[in-house]
Amino acid sequence: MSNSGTIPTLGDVAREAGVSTATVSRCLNDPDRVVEKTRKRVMAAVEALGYTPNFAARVMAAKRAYTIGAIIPTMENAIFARGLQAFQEELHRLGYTLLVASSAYRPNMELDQIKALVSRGADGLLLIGHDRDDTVYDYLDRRHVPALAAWTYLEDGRIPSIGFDNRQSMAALTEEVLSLGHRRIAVISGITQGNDRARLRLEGIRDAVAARGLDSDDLQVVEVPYEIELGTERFLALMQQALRPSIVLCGNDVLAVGALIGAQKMGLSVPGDISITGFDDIELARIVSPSLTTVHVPHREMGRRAGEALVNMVQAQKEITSLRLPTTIKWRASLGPPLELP
Amino acid sequence: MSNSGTIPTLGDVAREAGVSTATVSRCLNDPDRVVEKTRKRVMAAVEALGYTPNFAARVMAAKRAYTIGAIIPTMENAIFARGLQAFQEELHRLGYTLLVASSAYRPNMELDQIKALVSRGADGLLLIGHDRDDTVYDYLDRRHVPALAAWTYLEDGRIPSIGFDNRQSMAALTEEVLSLGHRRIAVISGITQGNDRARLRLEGIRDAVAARGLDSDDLQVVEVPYEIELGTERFLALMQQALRPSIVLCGNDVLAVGALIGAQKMGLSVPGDISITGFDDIELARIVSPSLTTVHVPHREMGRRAGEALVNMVQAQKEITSLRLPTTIKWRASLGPPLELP
DNA sequence: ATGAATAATGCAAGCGTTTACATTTTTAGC
DNA sequence: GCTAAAAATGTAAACGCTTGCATTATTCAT
Repeated sequence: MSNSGTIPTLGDVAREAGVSTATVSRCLNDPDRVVEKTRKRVMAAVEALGYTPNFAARVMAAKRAYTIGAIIPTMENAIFARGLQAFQEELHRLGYTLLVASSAYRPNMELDQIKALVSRGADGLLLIGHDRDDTVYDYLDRRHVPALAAWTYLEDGRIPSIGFDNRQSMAALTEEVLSLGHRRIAVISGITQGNDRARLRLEGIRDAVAARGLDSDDLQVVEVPYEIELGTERFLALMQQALRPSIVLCGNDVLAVGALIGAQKMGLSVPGDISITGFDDIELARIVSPSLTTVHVPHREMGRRAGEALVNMVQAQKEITSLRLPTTIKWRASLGPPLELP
Repeated sequence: MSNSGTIPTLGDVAREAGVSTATVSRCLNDPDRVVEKTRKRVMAAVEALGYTPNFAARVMAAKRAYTIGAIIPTMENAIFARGLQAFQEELHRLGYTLLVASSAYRPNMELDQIKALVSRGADGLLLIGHDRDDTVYDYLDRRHVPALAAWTYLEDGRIPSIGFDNRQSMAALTEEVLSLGHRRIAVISGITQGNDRARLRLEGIRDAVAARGLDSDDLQVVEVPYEIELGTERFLALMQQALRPSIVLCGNDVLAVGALIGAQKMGLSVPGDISITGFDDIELARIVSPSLTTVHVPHREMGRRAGEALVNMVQAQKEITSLRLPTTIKWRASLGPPLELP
């Protein structure tokens, strides 16, 4: 109602309330340090002028942004959605704001985004996985920006991790598949280059196959970016062959749903004619029909723990120890015994 | 390799290169204004020190953040994903960064997030829909923050919009449904309170029904938040009645997929026993089976245009005119004629 | 009532940039 | 080689806030 046209600053509030800027600042950031009477007057002034603090100025003065950055490989599908949601809820609870950027699975882009977030004052960073160039870690070290890896677990990476054991989880699933009698196994994996999750999952499959005394070279493996369409495409190609697999293990649920659609297109019954499995247990896995047998990942807990841990690292300025969360196998309709036992 | 332990500033770079801070600043922001020889020297110093600009300081000095904020009602499902992706790509192309926040469909939360983004220096804001308290618009006016509404179209809202006509689009779909002979129609709508998209879609249904000379009060309407589970739940409740509807029109694809799952649970054939339609044409609509008949929204184009327009508003400091993009009806498997014609 | 201890507030120096404006250097016409 | 104009660079004042330290007000034991 008063001097419109210009946006109010701390100084304006101070003048209006008849106090110094220091007092206003304290009212806003540490109310207990100012006596009630003054505080009320200041708050009234804040209200009257419609004041909102200038974040940039605050960050510069305080050298603390109360902001955490996260760089995820993609926002296009739901792989990271639930975990990130929990992460952000935890941060919010702790008084931090989350800034999210996406790297489109491109290493250079990831570094750019890291720099963008750091220069925006991010006090800490959540990264996905461990596979990245040393220069990235060097940069983080130099800037003293604490970082945490999630969706993966590595005992002694350059940064601590809160996640799960991709290799062992996928091995466990493969174990079950082998127990059902499957021997002709095809794998639609994600791109393993620069993606430790994809790489470890594939290794897990090989582990389990080898553990049965089978030749893991007999596995038919294709790699493809995580997109439903590509899952379908590769599935169709795999089924074109003379000797079809009895099961297709997919690197994640997105590819598995793609495969499912492929089966549907070909008029194949799942799991009657062919079994299909995924990884991640995203919402989609429950919704498609037949529903998808997959590895359940405790996304929400991982996100929450990661938020907690990262804020700890930021505030205490000390490393935390990595945490491995358990995964479980989610039995659903898409996995059955092979049609003809060998 | 040099004085590690402290993070380099513009001044450090200037000293290293033997120039003033002004020159370094110009090198970074407007390279043409400094002669090549100097520029090379400066860039080398930047490289050598591993300098990255302090964003907060830059914002404060330049009063320009090259940042656009977007507040979307939810990140939980894919409704806004594709449009937002395109929006961000366009912003990136124009040299702007996108900051995303979610309001969880709560008006107060939206205002908080708006304030948070504005105080973070957002030069402009993308909001979803038009339904919000006047105080929000007053705040935006006072701070001179240009804002744009998307996913909706209104000729003379308080802020311009780039979107589509929810009402007319849903009316068109309903039109088709009526032409097929459906007369017992149930609607699972989103919560209309504070959500103009949901409200207008429902009105569109009533329009079409009324246009046929039918009594729109005969429609069976339930409102529910956009969640798959709730879609299923409401669908089951609707089908419990003695006189079942022959079609369920859903407020969006998320609810429609929920309904589809409900039908599956009940062992009903879609569209044989019951037809189901959605709205938005998210990826899921193509993937479920039967695939979903829905209203296709040009998400990517809307996002792109919105990015373009908002940057225009920010740079030119003038309003742009609203834009209405056409929607189309996407015929898929979930819609058929009613079982018994009346 | 007095003084010491404590609480509340004020003062003013940064924080790291950008950008008018001033100054110096280069260019070009003669 | 000289001068005027143009180009390149430098100087220093903001920008809006936080916070260590100094000052003033209040509390409390004596």
